[in-house]
Amino acid sequence: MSDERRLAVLRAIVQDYVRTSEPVGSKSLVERHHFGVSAATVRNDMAILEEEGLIHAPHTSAGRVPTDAGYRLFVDRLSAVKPMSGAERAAISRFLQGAVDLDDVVDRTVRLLASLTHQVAVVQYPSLTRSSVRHIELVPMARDRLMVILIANTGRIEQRIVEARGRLDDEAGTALVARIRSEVLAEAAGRSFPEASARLQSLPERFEPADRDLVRLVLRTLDDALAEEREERVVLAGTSNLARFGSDFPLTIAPVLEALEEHVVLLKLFGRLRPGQGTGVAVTIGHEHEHEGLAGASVVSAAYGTGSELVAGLGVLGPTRMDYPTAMATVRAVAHYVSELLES
Amino acid sequence: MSDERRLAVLRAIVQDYVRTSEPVGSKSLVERHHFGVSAATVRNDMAILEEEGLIHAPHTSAGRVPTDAGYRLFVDRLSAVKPMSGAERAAISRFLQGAVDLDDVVDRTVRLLASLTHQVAVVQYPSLTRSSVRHIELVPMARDRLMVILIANTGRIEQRIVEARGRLDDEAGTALVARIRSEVLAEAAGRSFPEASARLQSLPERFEPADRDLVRLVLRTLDDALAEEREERVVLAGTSNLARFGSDFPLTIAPVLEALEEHVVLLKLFGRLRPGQGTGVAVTIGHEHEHEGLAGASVVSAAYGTGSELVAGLGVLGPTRMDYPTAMATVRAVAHYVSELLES
DNA sequence: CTTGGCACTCGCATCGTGAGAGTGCCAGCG
DNA sequence: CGCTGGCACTCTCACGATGCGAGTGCCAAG
Repeated sequence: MSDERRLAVLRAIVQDYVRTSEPVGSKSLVERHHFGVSAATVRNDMAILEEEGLIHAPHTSAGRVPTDAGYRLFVDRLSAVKPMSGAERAAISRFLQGAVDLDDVVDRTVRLLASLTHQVAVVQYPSLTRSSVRHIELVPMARDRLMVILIANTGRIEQRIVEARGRLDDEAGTALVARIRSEVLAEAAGRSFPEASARLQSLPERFEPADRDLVRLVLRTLDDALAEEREERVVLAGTSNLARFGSDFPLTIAPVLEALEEHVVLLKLFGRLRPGQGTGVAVTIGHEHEHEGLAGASVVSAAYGTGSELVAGLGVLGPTRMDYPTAMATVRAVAHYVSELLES
Repeated sequence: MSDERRLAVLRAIVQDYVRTSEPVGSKSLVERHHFGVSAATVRNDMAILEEEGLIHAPHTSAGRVPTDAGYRLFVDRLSAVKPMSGAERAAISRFLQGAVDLDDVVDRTVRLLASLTHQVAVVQYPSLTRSSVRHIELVPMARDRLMVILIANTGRIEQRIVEARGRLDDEAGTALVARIRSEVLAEAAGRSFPEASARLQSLPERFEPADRDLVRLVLRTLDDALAEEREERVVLAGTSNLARFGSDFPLTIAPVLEALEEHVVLLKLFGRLRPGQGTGVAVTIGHEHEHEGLAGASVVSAAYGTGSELVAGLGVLGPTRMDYPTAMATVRAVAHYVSELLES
């Protein structure tokens, strides 16, 4: 009834399978690890693990492979997040420091994750709803066009063009634009986007009826940008790692690539992230994914962002047969350093 | 000595091979196409085509497959660009019309290309050097920080943050920023980026020596943004189509995915595009690519942009065994409609 | 509960075979 | 001089049989 040893066996199976990518049998298991027992005993344990649905034999005469449930147990209870060396941490930090703007930060982050983990890396652009307004600018473009630029505290920029009814390039138009700009800024600057949007609801009333249309148009763009959150941008890197695994993936890689192209699928993954839950790193394994194409894949993800607010997600995707401890450590460290960088 | 018939045979080989993806032999060739001659004659022609390096037999007893040179000849002289139906053209135009901003235009374009051709689609963001300055905005952010925003006539936005020596939030600082803004705008607005950069060289001299540092910093960001052109952004879609082809690709798809990740490689492809050269569509085939990973791939590309200036490239990438006439027609049509859209 | 032993089961790699597709060449014909 | 039909030859691929080895499950003994 040695529960403890059975779990140790499971851990060993996961580790060996991750290393070799071949089903692991009782014999090689006792050779590599020093349980105090013989192969036959381990076989008995393996039979029980199989009954519990934690491992599975591809065929009668092959070794065992962890099931999704087995990986789950491993991740939750059997693995310690591998600490990273100081050199690694320093390298991460240094590489990210070189970034010049937000695009560059995201770009460097995603490449870094991909090259450190040798998996597919995914980074979500900082979300607008969860960040705050740093600045709003109105730029007249033609006699009846106005460009509205939103700048978030994360450095993210969103722009829209609105068409006005009346002229904007005469004196009255210029003055109107200037007034809208200053009043909008007074209400919105420094506040979160949803909050700013709420406070601006009553703004049109402060203007002359004839001018309210334009004010509403400007506000509308702000709400539009917010509503388009569902089209949140996501950046990928390391997709060639999928192919590198070759037939490592249970099925072909086509469905995985398809899933990666549907950014909505990825955003859902990040949507559930909650700060500080345990290690702050979330793992979804195989069939736990809603999307069928990801049935053979696992995702290790974490939230990152400015200060105490977590504004977006990042992570890596690989086969369920993945080095979870290392991936989790890397994702956590990268999320940490990106967050640190964004503070400044 | 019937040169003409030999070329017709080559054309038929390319067409059949594209359809079936299997080496084509003399027998099936005369069955499907009505040459006026027998299989034996075609065999003689094929022997000559092979001597000329246009086709190649995988093994002795297999059919023939076009070589890169064979495809090249086919593309240059044997294929007419397939006209698109009015319905198709209308669908393309309608789909693109729905875009709300530049990001959306690029996004829609790349998805459209991928779904129409069932290949990997690549779209380059409009280039700064070849577009012109619509607006430049300076936004004070903290007591000594200034955000510089460049807006191109294509709608593209670039932003940088500069750190000033002196204070910007007092009266003198605000006035200085306002003056820099208006003088820069006066010189740069409406001009091409390189031209604007040149004209602004002498701007610092017009300011007090103490203020020149800040002016130079602002100008520097403009040059920096220009210099970073090498990091030009590129967007992909349809990578799962690579896998869909399965083993269609001569080698595995890993090197292709790697090449796609190195955006520099893709930008080089677009760098050579010249407007109005023939159909305006360029094709690179197999080993013509500099990058080895693309040895089994072909790229069909075209330039697009505002008005008479061509500011960026787009295209599709697939196996050398690709339906060139259709791909060329689609790329040309999409480039046309995107350009039209960007005008407005 | 553990252990060593033993019979059993399969998957996989290897090998050999046969069929089929395609070619190259040749001699004859217009 | 080019085209045609015929024929022998080559080579790949698919199919099936075989043997090996890894690994298991079970059992009886410690």
